[in-house]
Amino acid sequence: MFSKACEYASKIMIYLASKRDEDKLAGLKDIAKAINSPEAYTAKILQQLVRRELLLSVRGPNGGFGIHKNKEVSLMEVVMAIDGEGIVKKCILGLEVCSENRPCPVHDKFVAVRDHLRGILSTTLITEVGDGIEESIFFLK
Amino acid sequence: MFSKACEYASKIMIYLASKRDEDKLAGLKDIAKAINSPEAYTAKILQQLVRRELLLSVRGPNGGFGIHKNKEVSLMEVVMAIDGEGIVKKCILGLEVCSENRPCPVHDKFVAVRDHLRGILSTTLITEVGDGIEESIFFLK
DNA sequence: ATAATTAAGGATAAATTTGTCCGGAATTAT
DNA sequence: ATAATTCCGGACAAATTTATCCTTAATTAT
Ligand code: FES
Ligand code: FES
Repeated sequence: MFSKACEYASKIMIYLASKRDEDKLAGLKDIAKAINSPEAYTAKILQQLVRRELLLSVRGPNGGFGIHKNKEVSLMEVVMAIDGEGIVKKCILGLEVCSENRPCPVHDKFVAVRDHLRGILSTTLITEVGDGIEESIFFLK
Repeated sequence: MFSKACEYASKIMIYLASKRDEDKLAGLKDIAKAINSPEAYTAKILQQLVRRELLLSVRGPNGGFGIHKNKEVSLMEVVMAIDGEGIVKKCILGLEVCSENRPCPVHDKFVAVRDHLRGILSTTLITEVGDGIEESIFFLK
């Protein structure tokens, strides 16, 4: 469904959202440990999220990563940042363009699923799903 | 969503289903042309579908591929044959196991989408979606 | 100032997926 | 029988994704 990178990215965002009330930032090692991901690869994904301004980063001692506290971020934004818009645009059978005018044989049925997914992605905020992590109601690894 | 191989496999099955009333089989070249796929790679996928007994094949002159006429095949069976059960079992965030007992933060929301998808995959028969191809109501390329 | 810490970024490697090539086996037609 | 056709299957190659390593830059604490 999503790329591994996108899975990591989502977990990163949710993890950092769950720590949004702590005054200190989380470092790469903390994050990779919290979501059970390879450290160096996780660093690359963190970079992308920072470039896309979905995260803030600070270098040096006590540096690390954190969410922008006054900015609501949906899962859709995270997915788009890493995997692009394919998941909510591409034809399920791989036709070059997905359209009503020239539909593949399963277009109608799959548009319904895609819209369902799109709805969830765009209405789900990372802060919302971040709650419940600290309390071990939900898990990231 | 699906692998390229799985996209090709679905198109192959749908294409051959749309030709189920012709008395002759379709050859590799025909098929690859009909679904706009690389020939050699398509051959590999055809092999897999034959091994899984989702298709029949005959070698030699006038040979080729075709569906088993008395066997109803759902899209689910095709997807399972090529991509495995991941799409309807795996955690969307990549947790090793997806379960109610130890859910990721988006488990409930995504199980709904996954079930929606599963429903469509298992109720959609290739013969059903095969109709409309010959008439260019639906397209495979 | 210096040393320690931490992210940034480039190069490279491993793994997986996608795609190609070619000789062999089965079948048919002549 | 022979030749032509078509799928089978193994080896290989290219492309993409995932993952690692190492040097540099920024920041902080001493
Ligand atoms: S054309 Fe295939 S999903 Fe729209
Ligand atoms: S645990 Fe993540 S989808 Fe079920």
